[in-house]
Amino acid sequence: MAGTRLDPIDRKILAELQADGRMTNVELAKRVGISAPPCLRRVRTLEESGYIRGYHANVNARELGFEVQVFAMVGLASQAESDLTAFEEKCRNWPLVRECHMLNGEVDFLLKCVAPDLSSFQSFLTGQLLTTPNVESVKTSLVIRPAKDEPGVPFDVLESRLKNAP
Amino acid sequence: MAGTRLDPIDRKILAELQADGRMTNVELAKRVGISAPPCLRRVRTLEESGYIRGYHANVNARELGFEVQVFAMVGLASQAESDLTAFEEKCRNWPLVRECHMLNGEVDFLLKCVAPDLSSFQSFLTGQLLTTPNVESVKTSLVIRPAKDEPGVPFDVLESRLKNAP
DNA sequence: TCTGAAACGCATGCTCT
DNA sequence: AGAGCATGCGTTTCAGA
Repeated sequence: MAGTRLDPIDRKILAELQADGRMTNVELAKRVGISAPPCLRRVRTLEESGYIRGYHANVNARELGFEVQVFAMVGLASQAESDLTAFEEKCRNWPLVRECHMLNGEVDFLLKCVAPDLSSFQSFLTGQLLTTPNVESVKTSLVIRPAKDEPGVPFDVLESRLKNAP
Repeated sequence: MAGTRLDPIDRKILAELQADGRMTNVELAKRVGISAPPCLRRVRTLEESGYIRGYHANVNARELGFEVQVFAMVGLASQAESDLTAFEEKCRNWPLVRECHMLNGEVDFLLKCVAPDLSSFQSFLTGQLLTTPNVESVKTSLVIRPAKDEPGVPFDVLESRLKNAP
């Protein structure tokens, strides 16, 4: 299951598929230094054990007509567990909300939203988010420009840590 | 190029590959209702025109040893364009910073960071981020739990908009 | 658990519509 | 621009070390 220790080849597989999720299995096998059959078995195992959650094409949101990206910081009136999960459930059902993170500190949730334009985001904000029971405060910040957007984790950091403490 | 209008089949291809980036071309062709050769040609065109930026395996950061995820809100002393790009360049070189967004409002940048544990994040914070020239204020918030994390854009929103204004 | 061989299915170029 | 066909390559199973 997810907790099985990974060997260096497994980590290399993950790093390669994070960088190029559509790489063929023979190419992957070549890069990690084993033949194709065991490489495929490892990939399947990593998928089944949850180390790999899926594969996704990264599509150009702006070209597709989603011109704005907005972060919303949400404060709730009640932070009882049932109220927290109720809000999370709401977020899962709002398609414009792509990410919802519960945070510590002043704000309860940080939401990453996309929308075709500012007015459609505003109508989501006033018509959906602000009218949700228990939502006390919402501060929104428009993304002016994205400066870095790397998926996943830095495998080089992982490897250097494992080298220093094997 | 990126600006060419997409037809419904192209949008279906993008939606399918966003949901499963490792789908075979014949499966994709079946789902979008054309035969394999033209389907593959469309995919290549979408890749070359920038509608598809890449394919990535979604790896389980926590199981890999990245236990903490932190959002950092950064304020700069000077917002001159050269100072903004200088900070962005710094972010691109910090592996723990996975996303960097320039925002409007009180805060200048929002950073999404990952780290193996709190202490390694703290040493990044005090040793790197806070010692960067021009960084005036940093407020960090730990992610207590992720409630939603969907990649990409909601294609159903796109389709319903196109239906109402074709 | 790996490698190697072999069968099968997919990717992809060509031609025709 | 899409379909059908042909072929070379990738995927996947199986046997054996």
